[in-house]
Amino acid sequence: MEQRKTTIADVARLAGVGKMTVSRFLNGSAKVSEETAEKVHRAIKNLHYQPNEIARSLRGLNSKTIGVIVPYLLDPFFATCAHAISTVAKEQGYSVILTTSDENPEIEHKQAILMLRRQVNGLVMIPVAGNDHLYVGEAFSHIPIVSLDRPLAGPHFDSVLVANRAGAKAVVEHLIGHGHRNIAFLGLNRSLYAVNTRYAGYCDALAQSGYPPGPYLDCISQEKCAALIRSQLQSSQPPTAFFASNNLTMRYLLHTLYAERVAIPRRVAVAGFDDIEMADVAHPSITVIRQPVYQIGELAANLLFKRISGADVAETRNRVVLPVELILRGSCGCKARFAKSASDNFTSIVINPETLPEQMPMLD
Amino acid sequence: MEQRKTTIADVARLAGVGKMTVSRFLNGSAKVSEETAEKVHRAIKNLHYQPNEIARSLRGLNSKTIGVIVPYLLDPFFATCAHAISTVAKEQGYSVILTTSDENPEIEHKQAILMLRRQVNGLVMIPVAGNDHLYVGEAFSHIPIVSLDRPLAGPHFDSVLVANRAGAKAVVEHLIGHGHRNIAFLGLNRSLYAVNTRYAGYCDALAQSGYPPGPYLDCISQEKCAALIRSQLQSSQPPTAFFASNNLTMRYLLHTLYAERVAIPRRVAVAGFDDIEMADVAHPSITVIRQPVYQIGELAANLLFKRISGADVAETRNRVVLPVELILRGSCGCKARFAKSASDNFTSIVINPETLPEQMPMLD
DNA sequence: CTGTTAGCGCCTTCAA
DNA sequence: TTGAAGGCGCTAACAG
Repeated sequence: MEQRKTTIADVARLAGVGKMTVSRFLNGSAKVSEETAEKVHRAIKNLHYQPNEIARSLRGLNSKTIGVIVPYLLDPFFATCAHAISTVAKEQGYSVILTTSDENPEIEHKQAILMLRRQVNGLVMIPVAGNDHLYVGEAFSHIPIVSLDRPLAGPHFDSVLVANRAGAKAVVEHLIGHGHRNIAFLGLNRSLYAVNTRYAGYCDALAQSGYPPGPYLDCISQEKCAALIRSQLQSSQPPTAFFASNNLTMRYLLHTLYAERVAIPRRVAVAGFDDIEMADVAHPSITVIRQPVYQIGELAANLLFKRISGADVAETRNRVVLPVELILRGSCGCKARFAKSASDNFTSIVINPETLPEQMPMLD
Repeated sequence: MEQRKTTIADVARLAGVGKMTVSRFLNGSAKVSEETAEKVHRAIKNLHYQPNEIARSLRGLNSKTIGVIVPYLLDPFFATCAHAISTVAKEQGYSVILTTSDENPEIEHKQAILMLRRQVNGLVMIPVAGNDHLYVGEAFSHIPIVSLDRPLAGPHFDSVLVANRAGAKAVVEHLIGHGHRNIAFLGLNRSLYAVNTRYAGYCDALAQSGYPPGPYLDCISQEKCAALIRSQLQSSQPPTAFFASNNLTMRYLLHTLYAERVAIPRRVAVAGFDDIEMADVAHPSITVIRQPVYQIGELAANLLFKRISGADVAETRNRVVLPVELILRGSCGCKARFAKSASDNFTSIVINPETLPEQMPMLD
């Protein structure tokens, strides 16, 4: 099973030509006469020859590979981004080396270095919190790097983000419109960019109506989160609404409220950031800010390939901020709609980074 | 930005030693004196030298890379497998080249070939349906290949599967125990291994009680599936239960039943194969067969590395079949339980490939 | 249109 | 303990 692999030299010998002729035949880099082409073709077939991309990469300048680092693949948000990046890469004829950082800065850095050593032509990453200084060194200055979901400090990188603050503000504003003033915030990790930015938007909305921020619940684990929610519900002034700042905290929240048999939205209203599968099948359906997940990954990958192709090397780095959508369903207090097709059982409002709709609508 | 990369020769020159000394220092492949080591170390630091793994791979025998091909990353089942494989690879010091086949045999084959050309040391894949003959050629006979979720024909490959047939049989048996005899089956694609095998289990269960199979609904799209379900509900002898053979068809089913305001389990009972996020938050919570998703990926990766290390080259190929669990919740007609912690609001029964529990339990 | 030479960056082999 | 030569498989550059 471990016979030596067949090389271009074997093909050349069998075909009775030089290695260069075979190379040219393979790459179409120069004309090859009909009959030699035929001979080479047959030799390749007979020997089941496959060119060695490793050797090609070493010789040339281009490994035709990009690196992708995401925290987890288990999270549907990250998985969808990875899928989008992978799809774009495939279209460009690039391979993807993918790894997970597990939200661990050391793993992330080690894996990023390994990718450099493997000569990737670029890197797309969802950077771990608090690693800002890690990517400014010599090592990372030779290839383009695009971050998504979270910014990477420094003008050296491109970033693709969404309207976190404006989106959070909009949905909290909406909850306020339903009459809530004591709204609890479910966060994950204080150092997470998205959560913090959404918290800022949450505070914006409350401040705008003259209310102080409600309790901030640090959901470091499902159990911890459940305990916090329960203690809130039993406090003297329980929140009348919960805002889950991402899909994980939303899941924790729903699990807990369901286990505690808390009626939604009668006893507490619920809204979240990042749409989840089944949000419209849950009972009641869940009001959320939806992010254009696939497009985020797609855009990041396209940006990277633009840099790789050297199209606009001189340009200053981009920071793209995509709009999000407010999806009004039942959990906020709006009357949920029952639809014929699954795609129209909600009302959607686009939230741009800067502009906000004049007035949050209420369904009934 | 595009200065030539620093190489081992640069380091050697600056340190005033030979290239081999640097190489030995890097790999610890032979003794290097304290003081030269120090000089080399400083030179490496100063030049920000990073070894070129591509060159290493070309020279040596080992690219320290494995390839992974899954149909989609969007599907949480596949994403979880990919995560598990990636984790094992990281532990082994291997990189992962990952791509998606989009369930397209041509893409899959093309990508697999590309991976071979990149000299991967092994391949883990969830093979597209109907490609059985593609991987028996010369090209694929030099590296180990492990398939998961679906078998790869031929004794040449390892496969990791689950108790599809026994699991489906068990859950359908359970539905029959609730008094159902007209149970519709939601399939995806007739050529999908898992769906077909589960269909066989579904038929087993019905046959065992002397009932004929119910309608087979081909859910090729959400709309198509919804239409089929609706027409079933309006037929003269509507099914009293639905068995969704995977997580996607379950989603279609729930969307449709929810939109149609069909009461579960009062009007129709529901059960599925493959647990979905939120299955226990849905209203009612959903009875399913749960697969050990992470372990499937982990086991497949471990099997691959065992082959790569050449531990048991002589052994015949493995086909591992993992047990699944029947998770009894509310949608089948059992009374759902409300739990303090999210992890105990159901009853679970382990289903092994061969053995079945004597009697399906009913909760109330 | 085709072949020869040289070298990408590294490490195995052999000699010092 | 260290260094020099040679080659992994491929292709750019230069002949012919």
